[in-house]
Amino acid sequence: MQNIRQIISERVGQVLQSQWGVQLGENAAQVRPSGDTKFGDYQSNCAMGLARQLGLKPRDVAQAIMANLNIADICEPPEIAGPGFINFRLKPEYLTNALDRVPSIPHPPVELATGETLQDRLGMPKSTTRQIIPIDMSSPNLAKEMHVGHLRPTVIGDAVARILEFIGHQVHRLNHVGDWGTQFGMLVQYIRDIPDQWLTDKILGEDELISQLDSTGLDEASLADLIRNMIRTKESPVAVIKIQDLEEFYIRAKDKFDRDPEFAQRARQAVVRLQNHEPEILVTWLAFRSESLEHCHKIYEILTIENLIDRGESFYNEMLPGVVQELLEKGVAVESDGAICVFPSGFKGRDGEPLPLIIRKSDGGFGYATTDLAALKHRITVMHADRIIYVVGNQQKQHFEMLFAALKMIGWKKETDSPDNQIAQAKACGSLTETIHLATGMLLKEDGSPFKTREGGTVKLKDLLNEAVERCRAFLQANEANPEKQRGYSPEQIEHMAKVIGIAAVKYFELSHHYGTDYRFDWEEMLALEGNTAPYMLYAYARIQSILRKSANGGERTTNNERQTTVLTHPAELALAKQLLRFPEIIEQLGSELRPNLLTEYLYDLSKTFSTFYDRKTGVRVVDAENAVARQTRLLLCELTGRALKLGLSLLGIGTLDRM
RNA sequence: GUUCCCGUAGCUCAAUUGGAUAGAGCGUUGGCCUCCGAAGCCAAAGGUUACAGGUUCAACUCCUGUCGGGAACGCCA
Repeated sequence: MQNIRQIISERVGQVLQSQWGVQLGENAAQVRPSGDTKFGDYQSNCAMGLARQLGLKPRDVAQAIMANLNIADICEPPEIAGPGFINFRLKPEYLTNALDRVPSIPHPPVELATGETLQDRLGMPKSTTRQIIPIDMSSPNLAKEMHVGHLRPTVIGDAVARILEFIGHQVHRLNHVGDWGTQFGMLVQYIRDIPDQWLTDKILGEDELISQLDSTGLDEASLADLIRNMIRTKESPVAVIKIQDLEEFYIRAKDKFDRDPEFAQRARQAVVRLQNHEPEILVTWLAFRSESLEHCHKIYEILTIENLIDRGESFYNEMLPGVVQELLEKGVAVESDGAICVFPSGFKGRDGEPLPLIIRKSDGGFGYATTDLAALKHRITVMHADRIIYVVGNQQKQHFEMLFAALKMIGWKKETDSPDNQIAQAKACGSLTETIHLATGMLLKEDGSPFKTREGGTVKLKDLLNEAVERCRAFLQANEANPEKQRGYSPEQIEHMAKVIGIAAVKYFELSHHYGTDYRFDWEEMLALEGNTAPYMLYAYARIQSILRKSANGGERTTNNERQTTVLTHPAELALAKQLLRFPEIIEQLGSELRPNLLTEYLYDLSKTFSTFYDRKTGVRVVDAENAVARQTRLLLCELTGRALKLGLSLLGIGTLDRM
């Protein structure tokens, strides 16, 4: 599929360059879709700005552009309107041609060597530049269970990852979990003190413990020896932890920590013992970490989040002293009130004093700023990241601004310490690593208050997802009980549909809002069959599949050969064709703007255009169309719309149903 | 107190980063099933974009101020 906006932009750009020597790039031609169809399909707004620079009249500039423009293969003769807008109206033959050139889905589907099915790209090419992009996403604290606040960084991060992968980049989904520090000393000590009813049978063997070590960045080889040794001298299995309710467990430990000074003292000692890698403590910590991660991954499974790398704070632990040392040597960090700090310029605190990034506390310990800097260094110098994205709540906005400012002071680049690394050398020729904080807004209850339980506690993400599925199940069951609406689905089918629709509804509702704004979690709105919702989108998709099934009697399919008879005439056909062909423009925009809500908006427009196209009153007949040409044209439109919906939803991490 | 973000239709949200008459959905009102999935479609009403100035061909968007809401601000993450 071709990017029409880009083509027009290039054509206009050529004129700008040849006539006035305008530097291209940055969309100098200012081509965009028209706001109103009466102005055509696309418009160029460059004449006004250019006229000012050249000292000419805007309409004269527009006239000159048109006189030199070679675009008759795509559009009707452009028109000048208003102060100097140039309006373009696409030719139906051009649209027909563009649709015909979209490759068919291979039948049977092509399987890759990896076992995956080749993704339908609707004929959209991959980007020629392939960036390495770590995305810091989800990142729950392993001390507690995941709560509703983790929904946004998880779902948005995954969608951004999928979109960038589709464009052609190499994405690493990094789960920067909180798995280190004071809280974990407390929890580990609590486990060792009180093997109560919270801990039941769950056996963690040697292999599992060592595989856990792998993702912590601790010195795997020597620690593995320690653990093996411990197992030999004691009874295997080594770690027995199964926590019924992680949240409740944390609350109890915290309560004991606050009330019992003696326990608190031992908890603090446990932190030190953990830092020193004492096997007994380390093994308990690994077991707890494993247990907690399992809770998270159950959620990720429900949300169909895959390829997440659990690389938490502990992973960078060994790097921290070196980072502080390096910053001191570079003169970036200084001592202040006993702590080692970086003072990026432009940040002021309560008293107007410069605001520090504390990289070593006065007691010698390291905080999250140090970990974040170490992670930046690792991602830049070891992973060779071209772009680093953080999907993290907007409360941390200032923290990231300071972090990025500190990075500029430090100057880490994509080269590694070893100069013989050729890949690194090649990468180092490129630009500096770009750092982006996608600051997510808050999730609010329907009344606009913060999302808490009646008791003021956090709402577990698991409970919220369960409720979504339950509500869908109830709806589907009610439909089946209604003689007018029932479709004869089995309980198993209903269960499957409830899961797909329920999770899709939550994710889609999330993604259809701008990531930065606070939004209200409204069940009715989210599960509504009208409006910009997952159920509406899935319904449109299911209808299309139904049409294609009906048309496919006798194994008939649209193929490239048949498509040569495609002719667009009816306004509904033209509208749908134009909408379909905007897909590449949205993908292009997403590559730089990282805003999944642009995609939801597009998909909603597309489904709406389809509903109008297919409507009894306003639309056209498809399967039983007036003639063979109309039938084939319309079936092609249906097929492509279905594929676009499926592809678009898949880029958001949302599945589809052939029936619902 | 300082800094940053936000304020758009009755409600929930958009607005392609300065472009033409600010768009959707819900709700309200009125139409459309002899027909491929009506879980749908069409139409109407609804706005001084918090307020006051400014910048320019053009401002929801940029600048200044006011009011209202939120967040961050030295050893928690």
